[in-house]
Amino acid sequence: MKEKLLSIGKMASLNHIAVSTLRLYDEKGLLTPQFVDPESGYRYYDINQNARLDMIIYMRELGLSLAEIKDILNKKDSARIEALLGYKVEKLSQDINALKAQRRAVNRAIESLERYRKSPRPGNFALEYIEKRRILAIDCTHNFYDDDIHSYEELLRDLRLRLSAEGISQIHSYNIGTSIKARDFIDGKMKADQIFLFSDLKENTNKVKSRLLDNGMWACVYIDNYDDELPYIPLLKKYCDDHRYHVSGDYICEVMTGFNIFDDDPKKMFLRLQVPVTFNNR
Amino acid sequence: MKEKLLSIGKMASLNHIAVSTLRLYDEKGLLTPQFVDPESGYRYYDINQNARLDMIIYMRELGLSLAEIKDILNKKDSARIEALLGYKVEKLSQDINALKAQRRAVNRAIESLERYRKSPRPGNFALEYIEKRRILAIDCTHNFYDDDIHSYEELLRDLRLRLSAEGISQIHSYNIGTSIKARDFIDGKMKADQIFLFSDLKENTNKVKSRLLDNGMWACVYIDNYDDELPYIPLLKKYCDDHRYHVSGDYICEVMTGFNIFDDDPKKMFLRLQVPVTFNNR
DNA sequence: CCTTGACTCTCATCCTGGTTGAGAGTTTAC
DNA sequence: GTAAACTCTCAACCAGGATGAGAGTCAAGG
Repeated sequence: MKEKLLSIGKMASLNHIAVSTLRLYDEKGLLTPQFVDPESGYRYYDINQNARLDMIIYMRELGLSLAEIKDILNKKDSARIEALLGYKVEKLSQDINALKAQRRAVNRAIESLERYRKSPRPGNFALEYIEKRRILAIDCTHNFYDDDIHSYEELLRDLRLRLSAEGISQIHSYNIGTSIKARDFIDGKMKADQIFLFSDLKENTNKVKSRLLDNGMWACVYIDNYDDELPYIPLLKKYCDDHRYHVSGDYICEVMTGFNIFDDDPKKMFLRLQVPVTFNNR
Repeated sequence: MKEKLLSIGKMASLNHIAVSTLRLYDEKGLLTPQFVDPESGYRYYDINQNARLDMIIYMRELGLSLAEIKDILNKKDSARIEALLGYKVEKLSQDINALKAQRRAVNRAIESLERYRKSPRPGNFALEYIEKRRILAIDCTHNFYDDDIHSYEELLRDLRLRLSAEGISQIHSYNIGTSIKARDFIDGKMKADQIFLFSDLKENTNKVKSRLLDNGMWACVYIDNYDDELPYIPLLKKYCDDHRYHVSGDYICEVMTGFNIFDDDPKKMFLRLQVPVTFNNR
């Protein structure tokens, strides 16, 4: 029986793939041409080899690697194939979840940029209603207000290290904050209490604690330099005093720019200093 | 002011990345060390460069390529960044959908293998209840029963070509079937009518038509070779006649093995020949 | 039989975002 | 002073091809 032989170009166009792909499959041992002219080196495929090529294309659509395809094609063990496919589904689900997390992170970055664009200019005081927020905090091991910004950054690294040890990835896409106890704030004592990130995750270990910040009115001021925090804390207190706002909870310094592309100067960041307040006239 | 300089190893461990990665970022112009010793070539980083590196790592987590990161870092145009991120979200959504489609396809492949495993051995006749099925069909341009399998494969390629022109990808993961009109089946006339794939998609163009196969009882027989179809069609009709089943619709030849790894012989496929039947005794 | 255009060959290079290794040179700590 | 740890450059490798150069081959028409 005379077999019909196809040139590599015919074979490729018949199956809507590139000629180079067929050569690659030959090289990898996935699909060896039925006949190779020993003089010219031309590859000729049997028309029946379409079935195998079809299977290869199909398995590629399923997301199998060429190595896996070769493996399946060599040892045709139905049980092993089912196991491999089951594993593949698992992996696909993981990949999907990872991509979804990434999409959430990008959306948060967009929100952060929008937020920055629409925020009051630095130096403005305001009274704002803020919804409930959940934070993941660790206690400050040292008072970074006494040192320079690198001391703060060290604490930040510590926080991130602990959180990534807890399996929380994409730590960068959460906003960061630090706190001073209400008592210290009122007394004018600059004593760092906690460093944290805003996150709805409810992790709770001996080091990392999840905590809820109550909703309500907060006295706020926006600044754009790390070094401005220290002088602005008394000003925020004065703002409260002047307006007879009663400080009702811990002071918070919130880093608004998760996405800080504005300068290589690490001190340039967009901050919202804030403290929860209540009113006496009720 | 004397700056604190960090060796490449310190810089890497501080940010939990590999030394080689830092060298790569240097080479790509993403993060150039503050100082390079002209004699030894050793790289030394300023501690303030952590901020920039942090941004790079953050943007990498967002799924931006190194080229995109460099672009953002160079021209710090807030509007362009927002646009780029918006585009990124779009692309992520597409990728997620593609992966989900792939997962569906792999699950279909697993089902197909299971189905094969649990099906009756070839040659068995059976009466089965089958649910409603939707198909995407094209009319056969020639009667492949008159020729060999390559004629059938040509029709198949034609179907796939048309469907992929309609934007239906992953065509391989749908099961395939062919039909003969009820009249011809009863008359013993082997005349191919349509070739189609089982799919819930409701495409409808002048060439590709979506159609619903009714639920009900079907007289079925399983075979495992393409060449067996022709002799088994009359046997299926005889099975109906013997049991006084009344043929009530078009005959269908269903390819059960979407995942056919069993042989390179294109004729080896697992088929379920079937025809819908009703009963006179009611 | 010859020409021309279409095909095909091999080999090399490039893409991403790094990782790994070889072989040589440098810094740091004891 | 010496050994260990660190760093340098350069090259190759991963997957799954895409692209191109330069040379050789095939088929159809005149």
